[in-house]
Amino acid sequence: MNDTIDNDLRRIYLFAALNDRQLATVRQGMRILSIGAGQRLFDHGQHADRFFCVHSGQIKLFRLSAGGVEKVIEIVRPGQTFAEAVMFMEGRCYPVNAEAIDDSKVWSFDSKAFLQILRESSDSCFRLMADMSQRLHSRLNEIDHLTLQNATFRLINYLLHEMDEKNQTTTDIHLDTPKSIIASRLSIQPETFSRILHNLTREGLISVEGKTIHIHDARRLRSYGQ
Amino acid sequence: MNDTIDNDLRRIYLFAALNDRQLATVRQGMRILSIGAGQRLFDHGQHADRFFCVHSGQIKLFRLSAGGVEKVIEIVRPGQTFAEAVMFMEGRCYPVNAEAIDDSKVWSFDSKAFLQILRESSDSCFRLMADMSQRLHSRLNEIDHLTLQNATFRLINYLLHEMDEKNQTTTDIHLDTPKSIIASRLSIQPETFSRILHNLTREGLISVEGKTIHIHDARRLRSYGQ
DNA sequence: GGATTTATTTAACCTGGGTCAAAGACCCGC
DNA sequence: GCGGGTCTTTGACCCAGGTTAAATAAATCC
Repeated sequence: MNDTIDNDLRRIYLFAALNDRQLATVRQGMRILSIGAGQRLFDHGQHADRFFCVHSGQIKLFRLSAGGVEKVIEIVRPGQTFAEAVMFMEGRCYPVNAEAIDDSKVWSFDSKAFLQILRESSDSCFRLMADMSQRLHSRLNEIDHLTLQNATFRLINYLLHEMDEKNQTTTDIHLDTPKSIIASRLSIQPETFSRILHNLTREGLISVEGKTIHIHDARRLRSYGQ
Repeated sequence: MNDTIDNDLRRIYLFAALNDRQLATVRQGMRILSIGAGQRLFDHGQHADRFFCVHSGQIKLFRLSAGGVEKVIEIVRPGQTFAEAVMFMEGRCYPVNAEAIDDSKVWSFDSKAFLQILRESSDSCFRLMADMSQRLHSRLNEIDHLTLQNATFRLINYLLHEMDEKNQTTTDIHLDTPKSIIASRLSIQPETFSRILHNLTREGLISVEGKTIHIHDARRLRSYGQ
């Protein structure tokens, strides 16, 4: 039983370099959470003593404006970790809200115990730093896209990104996240999201069939923003 | 001479926890660069084998759109380091351009040598991770401000932030960066920047005298976005 | 299945902030 | 102190994408 879990744990980049004793410590502090669709995992500002890995389902991380408008920062999918950078932050409070989009299983880990392990595992530190560096770069690109690129570019970019996730030969993208949530992730209103898909369809670049998007002309799509 | 430099180096958070031997290694790989105003330090995409600390002057980090539009990501001031997270990135290329705003002195350090030191200094790793975590949080706030807040909010926020930098009793802010660069940093056109200052003046919140901004009503300013 | 709720699309209209153009203000070298 | 740059401000106009409202379409529940 523990062996099965340990195998799963080692597939998480943060734990890949740990020895058996360290992994056992991680496992002992681990909790498996079942979260129903729409249920909140944690709130922005709440004290952060645990970090997470999505096992199944999907979680949205988002901010709320004073007026209650929601901006989705990230959609976290199975295998991905989140909130592990928070343990180094002054004050240690979650900087976003986290809520299940679908019924989800999430593994949670004890930050304090892991900090102790990091003290002895230079390898794990380096993995974490590589990941944080990667995330910083993603956020930078996000800011770039918000300020130097328009809504159509951001949507196309998302489609191409989803396409690359799967094998690049496929030309069908199945949106397993509600369009309104993807729209918020891209900082577009749902209405505009719909209009852009419609425009791209009119130009023969794609076609839309419910939650499935067929890519007709990936080359032209890719060259949209030059 | 080396003692003076070492004292300066120890004030940089990355080197604060190093022993004498490690610090000597850092010092040996260090170069002092003099960069004239408007001169480029490095380009987006260039291979990154060094990271930096501003000694005097100021450096802007920015992205360029395909059409040549400039978005300032950060204005780096004396004492601040930059590009130290790049050494962990896949490919190790600078993700932005760096250019001196004023004549500047910049210290540059050898990334590879420092990676070696980090291997043996868990303390330094933790400092770096704390800093990266902090930066991730700043970028998150940036995205929040770009998507959930308007231009006036961002400008007020900048003013309040500058005010907090100095002792909070002062009500005068001296802008030591050209307004057009601050505008780009805030993702506002210079014309809009000017108009917003004008509006805030008309409402009696501030007054503008060239590069100096007098804060008349910090309370009302602070409560602008609720 | 039919009723109800929730998500998506379509259409008409509006606005914050961008763009363009031109006038001031400031700076710096000679 | 004057001439030619570079910033900054002002005014007139414009547009990408937001807002509002209403019609469909899909999912969910008895």
